[in-house]
Order: sequence, then C-alpha cells, then structure tokens
Amino acid sequence: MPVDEKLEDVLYYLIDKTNKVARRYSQEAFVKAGYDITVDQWLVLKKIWDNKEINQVELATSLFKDTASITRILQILVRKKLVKKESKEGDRRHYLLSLTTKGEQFFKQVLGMVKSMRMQGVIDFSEAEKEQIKRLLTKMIKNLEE
Amino acid sequence: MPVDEKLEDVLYYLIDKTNKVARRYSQEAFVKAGYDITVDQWLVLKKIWDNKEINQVELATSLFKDTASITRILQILVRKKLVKKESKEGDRRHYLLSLTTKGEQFFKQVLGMVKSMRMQGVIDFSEAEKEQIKRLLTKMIKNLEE
DNA sequence: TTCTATTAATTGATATATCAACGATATAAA
DNA sequence: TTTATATCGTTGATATATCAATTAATAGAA
Repeated sequence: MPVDEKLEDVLYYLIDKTNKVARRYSQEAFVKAGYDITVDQWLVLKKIWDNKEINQVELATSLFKDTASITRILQILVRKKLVKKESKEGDRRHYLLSLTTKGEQFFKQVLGMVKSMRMQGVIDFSEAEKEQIKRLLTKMIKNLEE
Repeated sequence: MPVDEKLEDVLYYLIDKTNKVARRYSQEAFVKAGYDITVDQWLVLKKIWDNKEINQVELATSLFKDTASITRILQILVRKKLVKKESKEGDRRHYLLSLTTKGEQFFKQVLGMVKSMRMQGVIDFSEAEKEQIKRLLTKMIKNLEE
C-alpha cells in the first residue's frame, strides 16, 4: 500500500479550491444583483471592452480558452444582444467583435460591483502579500509551462 | 468610459490561469503515459483510496463538486471497472464505494507519476515560499466563503 | 496563376459544473 | 402509526472545456 499525502495538503488542490470559491462567490453576486450573466461571459465582455477590434483566436488565447468555447460563449452574448459580430473587410475569415450599446451600458453598470468583488478576496492582505501571491503564482505557471 | 485595470492584473484571473495550466500539465502527462483517465476522475479515485467507506455526498463535499457531477464521474469509473458500488446494509439510500482490484493496481501504478507532477509546480520554491503560498490562498478562501 | 498550406471559425462528441426536479428511503413529529 | 421532513442519489437542461473534423478564406509556393 503506497502511502501518499492527503489531498488537502496538495497545492494544486488548494488552487483548484480557491478558484472554485472565487467563481462561486462571483457568480452568486451576479445572481443576487439580478444580472443574467456567467463569470465566463463577463470575462469575454471585459476583454472585448478593453480591445475593441479583437478576433476570436486572440480572445481565446488571452482567456486560456479553446476557440470552440469562445464560439459558444459569443453565440450566447449575441443572443442576449450584448455583443455584435461584423464581417471584416479585407479578411472575411474573421469578425470584428464589439459591444452593442446595450452591452456597453450593461458593462458600465456591472463594473462597479466587479471591482468590489475583486477586492473582497484580498481585503486583509498587505501590499507585500498581494505582490507575493502574484509572484508565486506566476512562478508556478512558468514551472508548468514547458 | 469607466477605466478599469487590465484583466492580466486581476488576481482571480491569475489563479484561474494557474489552475488551468496545472490541469493541462497533469492531463497531458496522463495522456503521454497512456493512462486513460481525466484529472477529475483521478481525484475521485484518490479520495476513495484514502477513505474506503466514503459515500457520494462526502465525496462531493470534499472535492468541491456537485453530487450530480459525482454521479456522472462514478458512472465512468464503474464503466472502466476501476470503482465498485455496493449497497450498504442498514441504509439503502446510499452505497459503499471502493476501488476494484484493477482500480487499486491502476492507482498504485499512476501514483508515482502524480507525485512528481505535484513537485514540478514548486520545483524552485523554498520551503518558506511553499508555506507562504498555501497560507495566502487559505486566507483568500476565508475572505470569500460565506 | 494555380496548387498547397495555413488560418479563423464552426460543429460534433464527450466530460464536467450547476441548478432544479424527482424517487426512494430513513428519521422525526404528531 | 401515520404524516411530515430530511437525506442520498439520479436525471434533465444549459453552460463550459477539450479534441477532432470540417468549411471558408487567405497567403505562399511552384
């Protein structure tokens, strides 16, 4: 019988837990506020807001998602009339993505809440601790990316 | 136009990225080694190995999963003949979960690789850094739970 | 210019997450 | 004992992740 440490002591498990707790916290806040949106949909909105002329491959890369996932999330956001896709002149393989007027209004309305959600996780962290956790996570990523 | 920090500077985003990188790293290692198993399926195996008489609700709680997800993951593990479900005498609402002989052999075979995967992420971390990152993540979880 | 290779996006299949509804059983209350 | 409530597990619906195959369009090579 091989002996092994408990799952609770495994760092990946702790990261997974933190990630889930943060996502659930954010999702519940959206629901409580009556915003019909998921965390992943919000991230896509945010990225389009920040990069008005982004295409789907760039969107996928920067959000660590598959282009297939992006296609489906965008279908939902277009259905909700928050995002619009327009063919690009010059290269008809891809689209220009942008927020609709409704999408921009929605984004601005939700952003304040999102900012306070971001703070909640580190509410009692010193500046040094905030830097430290980012530094260590970045270091882990480097160790795991070939 | 509200100004907002870049996604790359948001801590939740960095945690999400670390989590995905760690999962992909682990999943690729399983595939390369020819092990037909997902990360989530492995976690369920590990938990049953550690707790021979666990039921599905406890399994779900300890892995931060929904009981519906556990039902479906177990269906797959049973189909692969790695796990068996036996009715419990006394309370027929739930099952006793355990690894089959094949499941135990598989677990022992894979465990060595899993241990080295766990180390890879923190390969250049000092002991103090390992403690630090666990402490800070635990602190974040407390800030975001209930 | 024509053939080939690459790129952007979509779709299908399977695994997982989450919520809600449900069935079977067990426990507590009346 | 009957009734009400709580618990364990399953299933359906929708969203997302991943991989593979496919379409449409562009770019590069012959």
